[in-house]
Amino acid sequence: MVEHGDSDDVNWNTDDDELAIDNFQFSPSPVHMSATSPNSIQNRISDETVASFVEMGFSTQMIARAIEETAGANMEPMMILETLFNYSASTEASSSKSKVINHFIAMGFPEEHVIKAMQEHGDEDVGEITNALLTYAEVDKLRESEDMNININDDDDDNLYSLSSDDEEDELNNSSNEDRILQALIKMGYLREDAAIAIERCGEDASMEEVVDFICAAQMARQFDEIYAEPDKKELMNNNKKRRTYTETPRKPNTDQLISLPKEMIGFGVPNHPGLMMHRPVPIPDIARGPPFFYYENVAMTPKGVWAKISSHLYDIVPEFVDSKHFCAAARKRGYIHNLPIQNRFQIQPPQHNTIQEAFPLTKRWWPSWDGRTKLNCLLTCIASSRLTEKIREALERYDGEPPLDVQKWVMYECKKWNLVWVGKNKLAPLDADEMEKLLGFPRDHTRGGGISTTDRYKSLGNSFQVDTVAYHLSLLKPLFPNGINVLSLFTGIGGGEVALHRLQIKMNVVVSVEISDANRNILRSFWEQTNQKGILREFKDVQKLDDNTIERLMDEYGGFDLVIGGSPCNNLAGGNRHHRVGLEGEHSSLFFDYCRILEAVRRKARHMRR
DNA sequence: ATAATGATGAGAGACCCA
DNA sequence: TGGGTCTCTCATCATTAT
Repeated sequence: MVEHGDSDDVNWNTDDDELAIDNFQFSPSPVHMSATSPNSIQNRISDETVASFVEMGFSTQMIARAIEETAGANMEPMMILETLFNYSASTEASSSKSKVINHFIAMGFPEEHVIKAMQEHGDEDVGEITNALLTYAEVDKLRESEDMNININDDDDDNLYSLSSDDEEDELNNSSNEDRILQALIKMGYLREDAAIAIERCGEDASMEEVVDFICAAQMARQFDEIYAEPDKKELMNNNKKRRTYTETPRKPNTDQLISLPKEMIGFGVPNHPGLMMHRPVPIPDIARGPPFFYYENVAMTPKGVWAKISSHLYDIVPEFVDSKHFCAAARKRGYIHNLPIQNRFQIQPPQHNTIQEAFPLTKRWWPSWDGRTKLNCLLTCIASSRLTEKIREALERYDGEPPLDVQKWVMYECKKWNLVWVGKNKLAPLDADEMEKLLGFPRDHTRGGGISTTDRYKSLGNSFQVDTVAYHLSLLKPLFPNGINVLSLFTGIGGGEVALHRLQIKMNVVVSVEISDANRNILRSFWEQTNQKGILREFKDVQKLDDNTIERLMDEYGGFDLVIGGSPCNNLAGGNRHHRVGLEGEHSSLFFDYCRILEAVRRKARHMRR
């Protein structure tokens, strides 16, 4: 377990300027700000940064060109990266080498493997590179399985991963090029039928690159149809100019521009699943490009027109809808709007178990055959009472074998409604808070202790990010900010964004956090201390009181923000709300407009600072 | 005073079938 | 295409228990 930091090192400094009265600063160690001070921007284009660009698959020539082109305006790594992504977005500008690298990385091969394979086999012979990558993967797999036998780091995990069968290995060794490509594609997560069709269409002599290109094109076309009911770019571009006066009453949603949810909520792609996109189907509008990065989150299933309105207030960026069931054993359908690149994302390790039974092995023994669930529903803020589970047990104990269908149906209804799991014979229980922490990707006991009641703990967890999902989206920041980042965290909650960055091993030089709940702020401070963060944690209570002057002063003090992250309250949008599901203008959910206001203030100040 | 519990549906999308 | 059915949802409030 994480050791607690030495409390003697903790300094509590009340802010002495005229900032909000509820603002204070937490600095567990002497401040290390030199890396991000405004005067050291030039230093950011370090060899390390260039190396990270190389690792991402950009050629040195491309990087040199991007630095040269960007140098006139400013020298921030993000701007250079933006230029680099623009190169790779345009097939003309993209060198064949980086294109090949990106292809393989997108297929799920580790970057270091791809680079190693290309060093050994050049960048022309895709077949040879593929063979090399498959060999590396096999070696890794073997090592992993050996490690698993001696390294049991999950105390409640009593089953090991199965090894690949001899048959499978033989197949890989002896098969034709066509079969090899098919196997490789299936391994990468593509559907067999998609892969087979692509190979057939491209011809048996087609290269790996051509086949993957074909599948990606087909998937993008499919996704495009699913996501966009009516993409009217012209109208969207016009809206860009007359938007963003957040003090005025919000516009009525344009019912002609309803955003429909995709059937499979995989956003721009999730690990181990077909449909990974190399580029956004609709590019980020120019107005939203450039630093700082921002990341906004809210529930996917809102009243009609809400996401269209949210998007229209966030530079008309198309939302990315993702269900966290692709990252853990519980569903969590959420929409995300961000201006982050989507290439070269990676998962935090180790990935979570993907089913209830794997995540909670002890339940397997008691799971009846007539309960077919493998995933939990969305983790909410309330849990079932003991009286309900007792009632169910009494009902089930009347029968020796399987209960009658109507009883099964009623039990399943309650199981799905309350996310119950089997913990004994005829015995169901709601998830405890520790289990919810695990599913959501938080360290054990993240929300435990410190005087928080169980009820409030459930409430905080139910309102939180799913860390693995968010981390996947933020992962590409890691090579961009080798010296750490400055974060403005709005509606911080229990710190899902911070935990994601920490698990990505992205150093947080400064976190300015805004969170209304005392209990949640305590949780974040506790996390900050327990993980021995070296950066500054500065806390505010109320987004409404965080005015433009305060934001500007903070940015002057810390040299700006690299990331603005937050999910605004969903109370008035969530389906579970019987009383006040009134939409974005509701009492709580309307704080979304403060997110927009603050984001725009940060961007305005950032532009000013660049000048 | 605080914490736990029990009662309180509708809205939206997916799916099926005529 | 349209209607019926099934499914799921970062919740709130009054009451009761501690």
